Amino acid sequence: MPELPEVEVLRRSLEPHVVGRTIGRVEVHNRDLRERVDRRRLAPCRGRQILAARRRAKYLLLDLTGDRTLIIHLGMSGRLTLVPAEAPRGTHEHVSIQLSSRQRLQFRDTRRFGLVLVRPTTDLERDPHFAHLGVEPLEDSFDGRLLQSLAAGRRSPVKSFLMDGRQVVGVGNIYASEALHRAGIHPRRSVARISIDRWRLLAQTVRQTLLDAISQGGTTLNDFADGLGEAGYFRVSLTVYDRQGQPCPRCERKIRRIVQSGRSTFYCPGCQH
DNA sequence: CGGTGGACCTGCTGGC
DNA sequence: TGCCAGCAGGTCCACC
Repeated sequence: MPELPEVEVLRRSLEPHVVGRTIGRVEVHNRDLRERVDRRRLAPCRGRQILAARRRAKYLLLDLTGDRTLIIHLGMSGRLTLVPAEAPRGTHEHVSIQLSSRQRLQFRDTRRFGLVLVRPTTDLERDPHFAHLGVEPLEDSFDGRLLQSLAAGRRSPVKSFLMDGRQVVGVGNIYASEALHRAGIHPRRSVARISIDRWRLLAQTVRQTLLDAISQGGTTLNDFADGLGEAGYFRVSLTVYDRQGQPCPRCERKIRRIVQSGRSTFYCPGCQH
């Protein structure tokens, strides 16, 4: 579910409620996430204060005192929600983090593709989860020239390139299709055959699509919600994703669904080339 | 080296 | 109603 916009919306919604709070008891009800949850690293988070709520790629980072960062990744179906401390355990609530505000952060994840980790803050960039991450689309350095240089010597379809976290982070299956539609670029086009003008346009549309989604609270297809349980409403702004057979708002041709690398891609055959 | 396909999980939907 | 196939927002790894 959550791509960059959803994680950023989550981060912004939690920030005013968690920064400055102190972590209390941490309970792990089910360790079997994408990686085994390490109780020995989580338990000592108790008593540490939350200094900042940051985001890197699709990871939410809670920096704690004592050079520790609590790292949360939502995978496909993860949710992180602030609830009253005494609220009953939610379904698939695998990790519960009590806060000094008499609230608790509940990590729920039906499919268990998510992650909950603790690492030294000073070491994050060297951790294998972060060491090979690509460029952040919302950073100033993200532009057409940079995309072109990252793609140099490659021939992969542009959609796969956008979704390759070693090149560009945060763009997942929804926003890759949406940004390519806005840019008028066919998802199967090889990155070797994209002009600098089109790279510039693509950098712009990727960034703007993500910003638009953030400003509308993200995309809720089934279960995404921010840290306070609010759904996002960018779904109504999706122009191609999950809309096969419906007319393209720009040229009226029917939206198509194809499969690339095992994932659905949606595009308009009339205005994407 | 680079790209694709399968694996990891649970739950929902649609067709028969 | 029941059953089964197919699909789902992410990431990693084996294999060609």
